[in-house]
Formats: sequence, C-alpha cells, structure tokens
Amino acid sequence: MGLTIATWNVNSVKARLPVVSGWIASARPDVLLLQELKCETASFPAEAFAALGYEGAVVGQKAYNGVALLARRGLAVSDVITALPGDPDDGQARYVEATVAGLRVASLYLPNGNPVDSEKYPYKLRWMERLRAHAARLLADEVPLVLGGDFNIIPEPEDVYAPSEWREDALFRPESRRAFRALLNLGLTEAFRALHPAQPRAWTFWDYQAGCWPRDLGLRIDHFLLAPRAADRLLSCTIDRAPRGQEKASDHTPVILELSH
DNA sequence: ATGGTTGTTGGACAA
Repeated sequence: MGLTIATWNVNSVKARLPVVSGWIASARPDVLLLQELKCETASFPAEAFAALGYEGAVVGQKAYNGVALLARRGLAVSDVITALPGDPDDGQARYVEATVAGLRVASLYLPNGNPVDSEKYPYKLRWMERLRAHAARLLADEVPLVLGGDFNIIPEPEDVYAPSEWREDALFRPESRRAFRALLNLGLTEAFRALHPAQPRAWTFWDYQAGCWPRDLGLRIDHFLLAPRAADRLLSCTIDRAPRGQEKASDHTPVILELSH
C-alpha cells in the first residue's frame, strides 16, 4: 500500500459534510484535495475534519469556489501558497498548493468557462496559461509535483458520453483541450489515462439534471497530473463511483491516486 | 426543442 491522494469536488462542503465524512472514514486517504467548498475560509468546518484526523490548508470565499488540501495528522502540510501565481488581481479561491510527504501537491478548481461568449471563457484560458507557466517553473527544478482537482476539461472524446453535443462547450472546445495538452506537453502524466488507456465510461461527474446519473451520462473532468518524479512512483489511479449514488451526493465523485513510498 | 437539479442565498447566478 502506497501513499494515497484523493481529489473530490464536493459542491458545498457544508451540505456534503455527512457524505464526505463517511467516505473519509472508510477510504482514509493520506492526502485529501477538495474543491467547490462554497464557504468562506473562516466558516470551513475544520473541527469535523480534525475529528477525522485531517488538517491542512483552506482557501475559501463566500458562496462560490473554495479549495482545500488536507492531510492525515502526522503528515505535515508546509510552505502553503493560496493562489495561482500570475495575476495579483484574481481574487477567486481556486488554488492551494503545499509540500506534503515530500511532494509538492496542488488542489485546483479550474474555471468552468461557460458561457463561451462571456468574459468567463477568456478567464479560463488565461488561468490555464498561468497554470502552465507555474508548472513549467516547478518542473524546471525537478519538483515532484502532483496537480489534482476539477480541471473542467474533457481531454478526449472518450471522456464524454456524447462528444458531438459538447463540441462548443467550454469544457471540450478545441482551445480548451489544446491548453490542456500544452500542460501535458510540459512532461506531465495524466495518471488515470496512463494506467487505463482504453477504459470507457470512466466518468467523474454526472449532472444533477435530466437523470444523468441513473442513465450513466457523465464526463471525466477530475484529474491528476504528475511530474516525472511523481509519475515514476505511480501505482494506481481509480474512480470511486459509490459516493455519487448516495443521498445528498455531490455531482462529482472522488478520484484516488496511489504512489509508491 | 425544452426542461430537467442543486447550492448559496434570499432573486439570480453558477454549474
């Protein structure tokens, strides 16, 4: 058993507390990356996570966004940064990065970008370029980087139930996928596809609407990207569908990465 | 083609 890192867009940490707590208690990941907290930093339910043995860094804001990077007590979380470099005027709580277990780990919530004819889409592309520039600097120093989170990117047609219907969506447009490939072309490994090159219908998100979950109409948009020093240690990357089927579920389900020690 | 849901928040907006 290696070191495990889980990522989960919880779509409100307060609304999701029972479901998330139950999952943590059984899955017991070493590191837990959360997105879409939808609460301010000060109102994050840190006590509930501390009671489960998890502490770390939280970056929240009122109503929207919000990310956390927590680790099992005993695994120190140090050298925290609470924003993606490259735009001091960007106040959205979408990025937290820290050193834990000898790795440099980020929990990120990449902008959705819809509708594409609004200012939201260029913001998404600028954010991706900032991420690429930041990752390039860390890779140049051979940092064992792990980027985990909701990338809001459908990398390939097999990562969406109906590619033709999503062609113009911000999650699947050519410019979005090109920006994601530019990230990979730095030398990052997309952990799930590296280990499961042909696994179909490996969704991490199912819309609440139109019976997407019961009909299994989903997307694969939650990812782990690994620098060579982390990819060399890749043991497994799995999607746990079970939490999506529970009462009061998030629309995303956890992805779990395992690295050798 | 439309409407279908959930969360924050108290009427839209985001996803």
